[in-house]
Amino acid sequence: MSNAKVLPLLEPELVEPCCPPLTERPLTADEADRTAKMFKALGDPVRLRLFSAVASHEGGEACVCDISDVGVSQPTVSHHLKKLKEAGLLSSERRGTWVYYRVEPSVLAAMGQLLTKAAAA
Amino acid sequence: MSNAKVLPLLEPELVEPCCPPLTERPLTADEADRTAKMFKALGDPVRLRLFSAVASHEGGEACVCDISDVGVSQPTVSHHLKKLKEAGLLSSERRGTWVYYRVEPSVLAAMGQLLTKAAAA
DNA sequence: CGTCTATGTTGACACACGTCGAATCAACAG
DNA sequence: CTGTTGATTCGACGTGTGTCAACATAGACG
Repeated sequence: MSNAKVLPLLEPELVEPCCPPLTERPLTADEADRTAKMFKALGDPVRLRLFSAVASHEGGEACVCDISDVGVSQPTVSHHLKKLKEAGLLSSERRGTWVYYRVEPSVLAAMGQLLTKAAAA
Repeated sequence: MSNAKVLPLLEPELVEPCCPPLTERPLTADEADRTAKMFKALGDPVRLRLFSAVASHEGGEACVCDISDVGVSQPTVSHHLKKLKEAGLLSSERRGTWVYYRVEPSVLAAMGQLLTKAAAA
């Protein structure tokens, strides 16, 4: 692969207010496709534990070494963290030896509002 | 099957406040397992569209025939509705010729609070 | 440089999942 | 009772997903 600068198109999908309220009108295929990706990311027990571990850690960020005790091998932990990052729920940053993962509060808020608004209707 | 009254144990799992806030503490394996089931149910585009169609329908209930236009075959629609029902997000009732599905507001509210509380922390 | 620890990546495997066609069941019309 | 329409169940198929062992990469520390 070339080492040249990649196109800006390659950056992760923007964390837009992607979530039309569930009770307002039936979701379109495209809306459902985007929204389902996030729910799917949280639809695995191991990922949910990892995400909760990061979210409940001090400052909403945690080193991988602090949250790797979820009963699966280390490569599997890395795999799930990658999935969560691809879904836009986590972001990672390398600081020296360790890699830290942080939660993406805006995405969580959007998902929460999507459900609470739905429940309130 | 017998027509006698079934034991109360057979009723669907109670809609308890099953959701410890995501940022309070890391979820246990059991908590994550239960919570992930609900997110997983919403993690499929077709199911999300079906759920949204029911939730946005008048009175929060809809006949299957009204929401079957999601681009998949009718058996597949039935399959997904069953999944949503098993996850506790929908309930079904037969009225004459048609079967109506309704949303379970309390479950939605619990999931929403789980996320919004997480985002607020 | 070499080595050690911490993460991420690859390849492979078993299993779960979404999908459909065909068969089946449920209610209604004749 | 027979036929028709709505809805679920069954059986099968292809794909996706979670998991691991093995290997590769990135810093840190002598």
